[in-house]
Amino acid sequence: MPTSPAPAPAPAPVLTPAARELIVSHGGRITRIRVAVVEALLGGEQPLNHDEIAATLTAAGVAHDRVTLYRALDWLLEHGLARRIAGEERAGRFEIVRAQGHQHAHFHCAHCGQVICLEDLSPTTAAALPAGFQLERAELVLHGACAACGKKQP
Amino acid sequence: MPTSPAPAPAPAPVLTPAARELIVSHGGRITRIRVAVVEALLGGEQPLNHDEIAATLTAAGVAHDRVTLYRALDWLLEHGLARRIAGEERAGRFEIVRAQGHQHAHFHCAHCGQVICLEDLSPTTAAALPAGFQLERAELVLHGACAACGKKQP
DNA sequence: GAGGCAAGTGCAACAATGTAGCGTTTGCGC
DNA sequence: GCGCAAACGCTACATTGTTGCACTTGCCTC
Repeated sequence: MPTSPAPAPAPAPVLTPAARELIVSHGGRITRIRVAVVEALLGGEQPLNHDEIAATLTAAGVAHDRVTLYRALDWLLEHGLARRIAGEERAGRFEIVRAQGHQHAHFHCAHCGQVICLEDLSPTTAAALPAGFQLERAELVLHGACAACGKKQP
Repeated sequence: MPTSPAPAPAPAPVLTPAARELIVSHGGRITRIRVAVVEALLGGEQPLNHDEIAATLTAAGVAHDRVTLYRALDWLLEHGLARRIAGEERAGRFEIVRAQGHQHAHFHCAHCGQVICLEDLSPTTAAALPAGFQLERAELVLHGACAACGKKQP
């Protein structure tokens, strides 16, 4: 991540109680870590990897353990609050499920490593599955250069 | 590795020189490991992960080092001979590129862990990319239950 | 508000997967 | 056969994720 010289870039780390509500509505306890993780994911426009989430928590002054973070994310996945995106990179990325059942594709920029949600593009898969196969979920990841990187390296 | 009392040289692990030709045609040296890896990938119907490739080599009596295997696979990727499939699992899977430019989807069975090529299903992506984005490659992975597992656990 | 208890957290250790450095071996052009 | 770069094998290390266990805390009940 490039250092941002601006002194006050992120003053409001999502003020709504959305995070708490999400957790409670899924029968979970309200804890520091859980709330902070959900807020980080809600606040980040794009899917975040484990490291980025950890950095966000640290920036927000929320002390945390690596393992606890994994367990918080596990809980979110288990309760359908978050989704994991596999992609090319070694570490998985996580995003908040904003609408149950809605699926969208992701774009992975090979140059800057950014992963971007393509809300308009939904994996079309309907046909072509061999007989007997049951589809639960489809994941479509596009690879290439994002607009910014495409300009720099044509 | 189990000692093989049988004097006969195993049940023929791909006899064609296809592997050698593939390697030579890409300007590579013919080496034990490289040939064995390509043959393993050619012989395996489905994409194999690192562990499975290693097991295949061992079964074929080809001694090898973990690192060397990684490097052989790197070489194949670098020269477009093989493709890496990310998927859900921790370890990546590899498959031989049978036709340059041809792309197909993969099905990952959540129960048995198998990954199956869906030759008929090609990731349709054309439209919907934001302006300025350059697409290099699309990866479509479906998740669910394969025919065998679907029957066992309906 | 105090007490109790299961869920959540933190720490240490470990497993799996992948990389880097470096000395030795080997394929292949001459 | 000879020389040399490419490939190999070994050790060590980095990253990502998991397990076990003791301690802490959120939340329910009284």
